[in-house]
Amino acid sequence: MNIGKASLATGVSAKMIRYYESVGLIRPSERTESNYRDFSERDLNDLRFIRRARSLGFSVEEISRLLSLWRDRNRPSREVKAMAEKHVADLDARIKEMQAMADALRDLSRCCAGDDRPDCPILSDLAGSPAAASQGVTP
Amino acid sequence: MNIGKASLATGVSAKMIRYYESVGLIRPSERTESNYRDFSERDLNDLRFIRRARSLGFSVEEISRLLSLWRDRNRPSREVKAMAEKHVADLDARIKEMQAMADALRDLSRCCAGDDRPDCPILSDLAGSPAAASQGVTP
DNA sequence: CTAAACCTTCCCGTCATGGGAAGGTCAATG
DNA sequence: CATTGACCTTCCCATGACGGGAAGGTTTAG
Repeated sequence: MNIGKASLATGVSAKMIRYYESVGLIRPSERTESNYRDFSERDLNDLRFIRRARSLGFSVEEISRLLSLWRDRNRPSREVKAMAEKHVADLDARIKEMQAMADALRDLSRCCAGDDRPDCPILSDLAGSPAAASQGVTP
Repeated sequence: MNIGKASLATGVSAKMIRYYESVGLIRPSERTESNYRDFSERDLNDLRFIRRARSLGFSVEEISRLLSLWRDRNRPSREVKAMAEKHVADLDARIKEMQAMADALRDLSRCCAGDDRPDCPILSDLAGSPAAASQGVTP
């Protein structure tokens, strides 16, 4: 199966497949006489695995580890679980950061008239105006 | 004020200041006779503005627009508010994606024994096992 | 005067991905 | 059988927002 079919069959773009090969995430596939890549069913399964793992936000490096655990029949599930939990923690941290940004901006937005006038608490905040806009107790 | 002091005064690294200049986010500062950058108070205010905007997740391109709005005394606050709302929407979308990832992984993790045994619903899921692990109604 | 601590520019690496050029191969159609 | 279009190959470049570090000039403290 050439790279185009493999791409269709797995949802991983041809570009990505070549990239994954180049960084050692997948083993180089077989080649035909004319030097076309030739993917086996097993290769396709690896690609599907990678695609799913990417969709869960794992980095290529993490997936590399996950792939070897997958291939190791004697892996302790402990290791996999630890990776998953670490990744969840990373995600949660990033989510929290972004939540803080969004919340701060929502606050500022709420206080901005959003009309033709130039007065704008959002810009005031960015400019470091001490009189920022958080409807809270301003003593 | 040279770039080191400016960096200390604004919390923007010297590298970043040069970068912002190179991409046209800030105007090139004055230079001393010996070609050192020489920042004015106004430059520092711009840098602080940028720092705050970056901390709210705005891209350099968006900040470029925000800076011109800030400098324009006749800006309609409508434009600023629109940018803020768009950015909040972007953040929310990304947060939602990451939440979905984290939730899915938490589900899988919960079902993984995490011990010495090799059986692992996380790997099964990545491998596309139809018998995935979502404690739900499996008919 | 010298050495440390600055500054300058320039180039490379990150991470996962897309774009595109130049050139070889395969399949279907005239 | 030849052509054409749709593939494939490798190689290089770009993204965004930085950081690292080299080579060389400047300032400042001792």
